[in-house]
Amino acid sequence: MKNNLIKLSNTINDWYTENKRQLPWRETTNPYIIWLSEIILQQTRVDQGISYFNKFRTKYPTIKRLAEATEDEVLKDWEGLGYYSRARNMLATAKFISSQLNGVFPDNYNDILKLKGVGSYTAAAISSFAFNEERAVVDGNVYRVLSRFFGLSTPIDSTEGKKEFQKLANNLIKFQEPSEHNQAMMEFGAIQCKPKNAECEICPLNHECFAFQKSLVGNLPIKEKKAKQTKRYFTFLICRDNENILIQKRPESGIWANMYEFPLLESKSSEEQHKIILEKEWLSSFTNTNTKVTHVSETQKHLLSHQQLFARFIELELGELQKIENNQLIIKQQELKNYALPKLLVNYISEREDLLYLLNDN
DNA sequence: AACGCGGGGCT
DNA sequence: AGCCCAGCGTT
Repeated sequence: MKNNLIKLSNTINDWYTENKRQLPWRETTNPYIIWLSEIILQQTRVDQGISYFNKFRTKYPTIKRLAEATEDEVLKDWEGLGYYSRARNMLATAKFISSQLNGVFPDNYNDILKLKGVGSYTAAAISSFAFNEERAVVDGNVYRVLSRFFGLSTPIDSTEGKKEFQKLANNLIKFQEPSEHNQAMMEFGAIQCKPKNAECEICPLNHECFAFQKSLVGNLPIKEKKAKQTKRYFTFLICRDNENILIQKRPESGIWANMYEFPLLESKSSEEQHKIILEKEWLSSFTNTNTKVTHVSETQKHLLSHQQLFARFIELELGELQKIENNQLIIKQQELKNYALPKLLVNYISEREDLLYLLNDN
């Protein structure tokens, strides 16, 4: 068993020195910059996160500068990346370190683990990359490499599986430099031992790999839970007068927490949603004056990891804009681009020629 | 232990 | 259409 561990460790380490990508966060040991990259990369592909990383590093070069930002501002910078609680936790942690820790990022695994938004993976990543602490990262890549190489069929999303794989990873890290080893394991999983179409024919471990020898590469790792999807039916009202537009802030829990949106009617079914369009009784809520419906959209399907959204947009022009509910804001149309909007809304605006000006500068 | 939380790429 | 991605927080 120990020989297998050494073989795996040495081979992947050698593979890494030959095949690693140049990634911007690998050029620093600044724990703040590494933390920034790791939060962005949680459940996010490198290719998707890299432009956000560059934007944040440039705009917020120090943790103090990040701590001075507002939540609205950080959410706007995070717009389009998803899992927005990451941005809110990140800002809260920056404020905490800036005010309570004298701006000094914690320098060890246990203290890093206490930070909001940082779990066992991220604490291991930061403490190994920035401080070369011997803490093994176990992310989706590591689960895949270990389960295939050793033929481990314990579900990786079970408590037992998490303990088993973490323990194995802890044993495996002892043979190399911690930072290099962690980087190598993840890079190997991302480039070579991929979820689909793993390149086993050219894999330096294919002789020792249990999954390859038993033709089980496509079956490992094993997950037991499947996220069930719920359907939701949204009707957004885009209300404008000559210069203003109506928006509202979303609740602090649920999807798109604390972001902004157009006034929203939610229906329990597709039929009920369709009635909104037909009956237009909601129009009476605008009471007086010249309210014109200028456009009613087709249904836009928007997929989240656990919800299917069926959204329609009704575009209205009013003589003078007024709030329908108290929590709403009347803002200048040219200010809309400063508010963090869900991608669903950005997508719709950008596809409608009549609305596109709302996203542009001036 | 189970669930909620985005958006995008790949098959 | 389904799976996965440099996971974490809440209940």
